[in-house]
Amino acid sequence: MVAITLPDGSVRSFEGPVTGLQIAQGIGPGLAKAALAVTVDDVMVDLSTTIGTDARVSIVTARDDAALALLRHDAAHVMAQAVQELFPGTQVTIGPSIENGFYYDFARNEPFSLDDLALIEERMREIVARNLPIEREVWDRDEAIAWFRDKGEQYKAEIIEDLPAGEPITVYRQGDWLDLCRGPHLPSTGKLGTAFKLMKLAGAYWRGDSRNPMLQRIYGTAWPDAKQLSAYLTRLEEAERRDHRRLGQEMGLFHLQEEAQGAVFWHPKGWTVYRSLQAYIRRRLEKADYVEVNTPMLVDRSLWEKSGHWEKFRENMFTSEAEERVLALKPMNCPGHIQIFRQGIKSYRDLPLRMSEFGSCHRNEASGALHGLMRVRAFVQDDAHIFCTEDQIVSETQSFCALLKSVYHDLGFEDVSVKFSDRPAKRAGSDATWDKAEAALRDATEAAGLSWTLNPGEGAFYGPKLEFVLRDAIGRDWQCGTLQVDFVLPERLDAHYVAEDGAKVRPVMLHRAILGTFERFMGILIENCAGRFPLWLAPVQAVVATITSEADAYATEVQALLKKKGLRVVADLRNEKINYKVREHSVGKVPVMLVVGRKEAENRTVAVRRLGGEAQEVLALDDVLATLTSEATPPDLRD
RNA sequence: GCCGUGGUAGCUCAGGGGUAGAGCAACUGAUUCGUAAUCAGUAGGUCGGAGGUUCAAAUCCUCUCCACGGCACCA
Repeated sequence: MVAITLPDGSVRSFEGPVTGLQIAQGIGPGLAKAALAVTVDDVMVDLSTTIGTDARVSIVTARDDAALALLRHDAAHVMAQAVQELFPGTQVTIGPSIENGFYYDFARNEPFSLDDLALIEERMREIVARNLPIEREVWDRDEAIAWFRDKGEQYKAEIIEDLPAGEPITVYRQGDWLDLCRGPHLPSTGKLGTAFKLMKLAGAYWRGDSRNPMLQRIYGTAWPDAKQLSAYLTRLEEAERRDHRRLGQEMGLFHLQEEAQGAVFWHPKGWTVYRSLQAYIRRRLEKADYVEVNTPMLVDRSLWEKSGHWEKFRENMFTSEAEERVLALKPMNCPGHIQIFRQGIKSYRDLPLRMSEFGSCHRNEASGALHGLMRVRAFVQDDAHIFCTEDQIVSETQSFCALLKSVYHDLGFEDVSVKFSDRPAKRAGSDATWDKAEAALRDATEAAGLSWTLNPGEGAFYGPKLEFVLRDAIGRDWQCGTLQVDFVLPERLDAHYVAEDGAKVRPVMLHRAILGTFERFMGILIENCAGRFPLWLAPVQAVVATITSEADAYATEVQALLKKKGLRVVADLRNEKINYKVREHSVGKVPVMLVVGRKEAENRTVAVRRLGGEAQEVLALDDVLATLTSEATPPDLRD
């Protein structure tokens, strides 16, 4: 007897071993038809897998989230079959499901063209229509290797060779095509449905290693139904509309050009936003008892050798020569800050010392890595280093986390998650030091009440780090803030303070940033608000637009009064229709339009129209001045 | 850096061996108008750069630069 417990708690007994499909059939024909896989004690397996012992079983249908990965994985297989049918001699490698879809990496001498994608997709639909049963087989390891070798599938053979010894070698067959795969899979290709689309072609290194040959990757997206597919495609269009490079150009915020690859030309409007953001951060740091410094951009190689940067990042540093010295443009600010710390004698009474700098840094990023404002070679960080005692790590982490969350809140981000990155393979400092640093950071996260996910081996070379990830308005994640515990650099650059008992002690250094870099954060901000900056950040906060030239003098007066209150206001006195002006400034994403005609001039009122709405409100000039002044106040300066 | 795709007016794009095009923007003039594009006219180009093939190259070939999409990288 096999007792199967279903999700509703009911138990069904079977004479002997039973498959998921049989269980589904026992419940009802509708469920049997919808069934895609089963979970047996929380492990997803094929519908055809026999269950020989008592278990908790649930039938997976397209309605389950778990089915999505299955569907996408099958889509990858169907694509691989289509490719091998159309392009004999192409080798298959791996093809997993990923967020929103799937990909498959192929080895083929000829590159695929975009036209090929249409052909492949068409063939995929044929394979789905064939509704081939998908069957699992367990093969002998050596025979499997020989079989794939014989077929010219070198990559697959290599994968099998590298599988751990005890692992069964499973193969999934659909029609006369098969692929090595761990599974599980759908019962037949027809279950994939038609809500998929091939998206793009890309190169990808075999096993993700740039020393290996490059394969051709085809990306696709797949969904349970056409509605979800089209919703996804709409989301992509939405992301494209928000692209900071497009908005930056349309709104005249900044530009990039090839003579200064990876460096930003900020235009007046973009720079206005940037400066407002920087002024805000500066106020927040001052209030949190940071002291601001500024350190040299060109620094002798010897300092970078001492800090360890030269050894690890020399290739990504810009250098210059002068009078037989090799100088490097600083890639980070920390060694400079330690030089300031080292001036004079520091006492335990000086700690924690929170030293901030809007440091202008340069890193020679690979040309292929550059991406608008998101990845640049010249940038400014909202950087600071907290020199403290080991005992102060926990409280400093706590107060930093509170500051960070408050800043993100002010900037319109509420959803923040945390990643904990521990020791990387290539690192400085002893294991004992790392043990201490990781333990300290872990204690601190606990004290700060943070839940985090582990990001193994991703720490900085000098210490473990917390990474703060924020989610934007359309659900994308951006890693921005960081807090890194560093016992190594103070040692290498010989920083110390005098403790209570008169002993010379190494301070601990906490590297921390909230925005990360201003450039990248500006990009994120632009995309998050789709160019519609909150009033306090908007480059032009209001436009006073006239209906007739008779109102010119009044409009100029309104502009002057608002300007006196500190608002950024433009008067549009052009001889254009009000429709034209409203449209132009709406497209330009100006938050507030103040329309004045003969009536307003006579009554000393203003017709206020907000971006995104059609409503107009005629208010007394004094009320408008008071309201806008209050609304335009940065969040930290509000009462 | 690697693979792929691109580069034509300020912007968005058409044209693919035979005189360089459109829309928007710009400029000039007319229009004074009540909440998302008033009308008419004018001007605007080393077709990314260099070399080659050809009677003739934006168009074909080679090299190169840059951008875009991924991959690798990201202190």
